[in-house]
Amino acid sequence: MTFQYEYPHPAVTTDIVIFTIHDERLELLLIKRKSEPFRDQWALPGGFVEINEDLERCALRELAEETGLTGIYLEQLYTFGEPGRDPRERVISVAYYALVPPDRIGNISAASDAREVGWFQLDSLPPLAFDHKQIVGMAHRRLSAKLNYSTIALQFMPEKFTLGDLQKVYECILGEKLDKRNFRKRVMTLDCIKDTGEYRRNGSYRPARLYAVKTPGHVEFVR
Amino acid sequence: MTFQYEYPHPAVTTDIVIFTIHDERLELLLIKRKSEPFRDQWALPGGFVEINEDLERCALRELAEETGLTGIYLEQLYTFGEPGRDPRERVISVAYYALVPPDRIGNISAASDAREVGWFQLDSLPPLAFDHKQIVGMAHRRLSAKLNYSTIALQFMPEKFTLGDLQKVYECILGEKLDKRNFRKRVMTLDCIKDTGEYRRNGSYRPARLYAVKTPGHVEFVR
DNA sequence: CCAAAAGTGTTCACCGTACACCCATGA
DNA sequence: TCATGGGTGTACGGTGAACACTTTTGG
Repeated sequence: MTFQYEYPHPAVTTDIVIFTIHDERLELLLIKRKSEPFRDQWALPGGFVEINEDLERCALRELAEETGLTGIYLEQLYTFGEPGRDPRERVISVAYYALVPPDRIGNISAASDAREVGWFQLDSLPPLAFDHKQIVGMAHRRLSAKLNYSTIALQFMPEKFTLGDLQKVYECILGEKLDKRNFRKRVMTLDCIKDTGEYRRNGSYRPARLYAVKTPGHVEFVR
Repeated sequence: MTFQYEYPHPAVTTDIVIFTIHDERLELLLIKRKSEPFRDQWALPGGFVEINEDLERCALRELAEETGLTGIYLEQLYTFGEPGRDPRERVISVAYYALVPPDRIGNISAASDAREVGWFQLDSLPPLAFDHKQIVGMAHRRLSAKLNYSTIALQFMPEKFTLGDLQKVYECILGEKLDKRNFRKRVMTLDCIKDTGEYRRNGSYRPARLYAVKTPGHVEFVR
């Protein structure tokens, strides 16, 4: 079966930059391509938008197919449509980025049907297919900028976490150390997390208070 | 001639929110549709992306077709792709917004080949076709936000302008009065405009200094 | 001399930043 | 008792916000 149009239509895909935090590093999920072009190269998860599928729903579907996860923070990033970005045909890609709390990452490879997937540290990525390096760069800049005027970082946190955990998330995204006292003061004035009353015993050392996010979702423009 | 695909492809358009300032009001350009759907309703300028045409170039082309203008500030806004937003077929629209200095608006209707076009005040728009009201709303929010951390407002200014002119641009976009002294102080510290040494005699009253933008383009993150 | 817009400084409150020490725990 | 990360407060400087009067011109 074929589909006919009076004028040529581009193909439309969504690509997703799926971020997580692991070992105090910002990481993202890549997939090894099994076919041309860019065969055996790593690429962002993504795929064609179905003809009756909403763009965001398409991105959520891709996310679920690759990770098995639902209920993840997702935001549209930018639309890349330069002719020639895909050597096969004209492909316009609506890029999204997603933030996955580390504790929700189960067995990724089980969810992705026999495709080779892997998490990569942002600062040591392999060569990427298409213009995906550019997409990743923009996603990282957007994420970094949002740390400063929103509570988006809470999307990376598990149900219970310490202030030290949260600070490390900021630090590895921004790529710089932050002052502990100033950080805590600022987080507290945001009034977006609550003390659970519990403590985490980290094997050794003084136990740390455990906090939880007060309201699901995140708040923009907190400054 | 027809074009065949193995899978259905959506149509892709760009729509542009073309802003200008007129009579101390924020206005945008609309076009009256001559065909179904939404026949005789007002809509944003826009059109289909040609198969080998870059998205931004498509938006620039639409802008030139409707206004005859080139060299105008243009920025991608968001991509709208909800199925059903166009009743004919699946249409994904990459929305842009453009800022036109009032002195560059010549005879718009001459440029647009016999189509009915018009400038409308943002706060008294007619009913719009498709989801264009939503697009306009997002464009206005983006523009308002950018006033606070960039020098984007300079894109609206003619070659020479007074500080009062510039303040009125801020005021009509933000929808609130600003303090004259604080405004001037802030603009001066940005160091983005220069004194031309000339004055404008407004018919009566004290003449105002004329300024010009120092560097073309605009600066992000001035705070 | 009157009307109207242009132009100009100071004060205050708040916030971001710099900075150093004690605490609780397990080994 | 020691090693390690958890937890806390103050002082300073810069910036945004509030606020009123003089100047210049044309009528």
